[in-house]
Order: sequence, then structure tokens, then C-alpha cells
Amino acid sequence: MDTTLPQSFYDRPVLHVARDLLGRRLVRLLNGQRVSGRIVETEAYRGEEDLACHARAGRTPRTAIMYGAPGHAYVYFTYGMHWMLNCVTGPEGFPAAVLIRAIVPQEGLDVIAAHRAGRPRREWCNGPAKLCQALNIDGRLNGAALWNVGSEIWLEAGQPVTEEQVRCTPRIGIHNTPEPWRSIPWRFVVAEQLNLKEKQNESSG
DNA sequence: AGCACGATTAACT
DNA sequence: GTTAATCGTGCTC
Repeated sequence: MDTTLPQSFYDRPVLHVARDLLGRRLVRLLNGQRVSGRIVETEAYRGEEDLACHARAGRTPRTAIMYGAPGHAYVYFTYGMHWMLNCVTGPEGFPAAVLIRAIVPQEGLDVIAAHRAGRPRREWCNGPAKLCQALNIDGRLNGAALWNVGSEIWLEAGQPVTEEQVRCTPRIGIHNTPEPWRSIPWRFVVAEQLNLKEKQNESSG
């Protein structure tokens, strides 16, 4: 077993939490079985002034969770078919969350493979909607307490990464967002994984 | 009530 | 590089 990240882990500024989530373990319990992966890519979304953040529209039924207590899951639906998993961060009353963009599968590989049938292993969890499909995460988990070990979903300490392993880039998929938000480097990636993605791009382009 | 768009993915040219 | 899939959300009328 591994130490569960306490609620206080999330009660910090969103940029700190986004960076600190690298190397941590995301655990899903499916039919009593642990299905998990190591977080290797995150993005921070911070406040109503961040025009890429859903909270730019203020407090609405969808964004209310981001204004609440840190450590809860914000799970939303987009493009008519995809779910995304976020961790709400502090302080309470300020809307901010970390998008989990990629994990490396660790436990329950058979379950993940079944959910991602037919895809090569490297494409099982290397995208925010892919990992939700792989771990069977959908809107039913919106608002879940992520420090609640043994529930449906939680996070464990895992193996934090060193500063040398962290790469920062602009966030992905917000090309219609005005500057400076479109280019601000609030995406955090484990260097090894970023190198893998660059190699993929080279070979496909 | 109607509209445009989206923190994406997969398949195609 | 381009585009369809597909529907909840927030905005306008």
C-alpha cells in the first residue's frame, strides 16, 4: 500500500498542486480491483480571469464545484462524448483545478486494456479523455473526495519527480483562448514522457 | 427556443 | 493537415 494524499495536499495554489501531482498515483477501484497509473502530465486552470478556465463564466451549476473545498473531483463532459478529470485546489471560494492529462498504467492492466480495446499500449492513457475511458471515469464521480481511500477513486503519494524532470509548456487545446492565457506555461509534463511525445510527432510528421 | 462552441479523439487525405 | 462525431453548457433573442 501507498500513502493516500490528504485533503490538505490540494489546499495550496493550483500551480503548486499541478506540479506536485507529477509522479503521484491515481487509483480507481473497479469491482474490488485496483486500477491505477502514474500521473505524468497535468494542466492548471486558475480563476475567473483565466479565459481558458471554465470559471471564466463565473459560478454556474457546472463550475460550482471549483469554488468549493479543495480535494474534490471536477469531472466534466465535452465534445459530446468525452469526460475529463480534474482535482479542485485551494483556497476554498477561489475557482481553480488541475486537469489530469496523462498517466502511465501501473495496476489493473487487463481492465485498462479491455476499456481501450484494440489500441496499442502507449495510447491507453496518454490523453485526458483516454485515461477517463481506461479507468471508467464519468460524471458520476463529479464531486468525489479524492482523499477518500478505498472509495471509488483516490490519489496516493507515489514517487514524486525532481525539478530536473519537470517540463513546462503552454496548455493544449485552447487555441481560441486570447493571450496571455493561450501561451502561459501552465502545463506540466515529466520530461521522459515529453520526449516520447516529441519522438511520436517526429515519426508521424 | 435557438445557437455556437468546446481543457478531444480517431480516422482519413 | 483536416475533419466528423455528438451533446452539455452558457449566451442571445
